[in-house]
Amino acid sequence: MPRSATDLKPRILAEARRLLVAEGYGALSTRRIAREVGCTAPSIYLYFANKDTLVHALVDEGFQLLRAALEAAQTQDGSLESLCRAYADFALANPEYYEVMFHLGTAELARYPKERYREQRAVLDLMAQAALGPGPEPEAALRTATLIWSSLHGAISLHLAHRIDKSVRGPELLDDAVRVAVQAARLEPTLRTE
Amino acid sequence: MPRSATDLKPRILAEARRLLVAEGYGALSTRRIAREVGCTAPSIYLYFANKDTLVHALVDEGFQLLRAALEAAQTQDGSLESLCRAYADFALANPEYYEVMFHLGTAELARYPKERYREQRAVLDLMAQAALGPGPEPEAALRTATLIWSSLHGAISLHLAHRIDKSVRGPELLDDAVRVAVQAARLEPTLRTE
DNA sequence: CTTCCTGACTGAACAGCGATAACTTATCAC
DNA sequence: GTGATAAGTTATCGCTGTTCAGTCAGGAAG
Repeated sequence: MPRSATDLKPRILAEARRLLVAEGYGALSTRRIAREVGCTAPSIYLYFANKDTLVHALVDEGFQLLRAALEAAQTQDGSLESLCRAYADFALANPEYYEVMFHLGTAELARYPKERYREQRAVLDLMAQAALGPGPEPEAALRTATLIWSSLHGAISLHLAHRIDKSVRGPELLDDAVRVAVQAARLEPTLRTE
Repeated sequence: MPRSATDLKPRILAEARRLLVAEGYGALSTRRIAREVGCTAPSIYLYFANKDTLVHALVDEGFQLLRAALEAAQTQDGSLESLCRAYADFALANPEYYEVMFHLGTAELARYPKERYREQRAVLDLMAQAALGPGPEPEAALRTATLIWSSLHGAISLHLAHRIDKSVRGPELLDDAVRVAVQAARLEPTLRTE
């Protein structure tokens, strides 16, 4: 009983998103999605080349959400610190998105064309602008932004993976990480020329 | 044909290590290990409760190797910077170990008793000592060490996952991350009391 | 009204996965 | 010799991503 015009693709994507948020990446199986949506597993392959492509659609969603959060923080305050806090808040509020965005394993990630990570790049550009303003050296700004980003990401990913010692409270670590990131932005030029 | 006294357990572990290093975490399947070792997959369960336990043995190995590298750096130089470089060098030289040590996914990690992460804690203590010396406030030192560690880990894990923009060269980012980590150690006390 | 085509969808199947239960067999103590 | 024990096997379960051949509805053409 083919049910054309049921717009299966968005329903598959919505169910994948729901499963990811509700039960984590481990619950994302093609059969599970299909069962939940009310179709069969092969139907998914009519709209997505493979499971990785479907997952990558969720990764893109995550980056769009993150960028929106950072843009909101930018228009509201604009300081680098508030941007860093918005980044950390997004990760803590959407741990499953953050996991699928960054913990995908090199094998899965390698299959995608790198152009698809423009949203990630946009996130970096926002940080670069907050760190140094629209200066004349975009490359140096990108380097600084990457440094800030990596410091934030390290604290967040260790925190989300429960790798932080009990005596070091997670939120405090994130606060410290934000402070270090902001300091890194200030110190970066002097660090480079030393 | 039972072949007792063939010491299957270390051979399984050795083959798992070989597969991890040679072909990455994705190649680690019980059947593959068994085939390569010359036994059947259920034999693995005579020596390891489940696959996670086997993988965790490799994680422990990784942390022991890392600790050995840091201890060597400590006795040779002792500065926090050299310790940070040793950490980064270990990750770059053993990316598969580093991946399995930190990218295991919260679900797999949650199954282990946390006491098994003493090696990780030892790594942190080494950093704490290099950062502040054997001071009278071990808790503050641990917090600082965690901050340094998270900054290093962020840069390394993004670099290993190929998430760094082409124009930001990976080794330079790691150098910067080490510098930021060292600066973080110096600034930490003032940051906290501000 | 019938025929044909196209697109959506399904059922069955393949190879691989982690894991378990039941069975066989070699070795050793008595 | 006989029984126990430990080691390793075969067979199987339920799951995974993925493919392939087939089915069926709807619309166009004659």
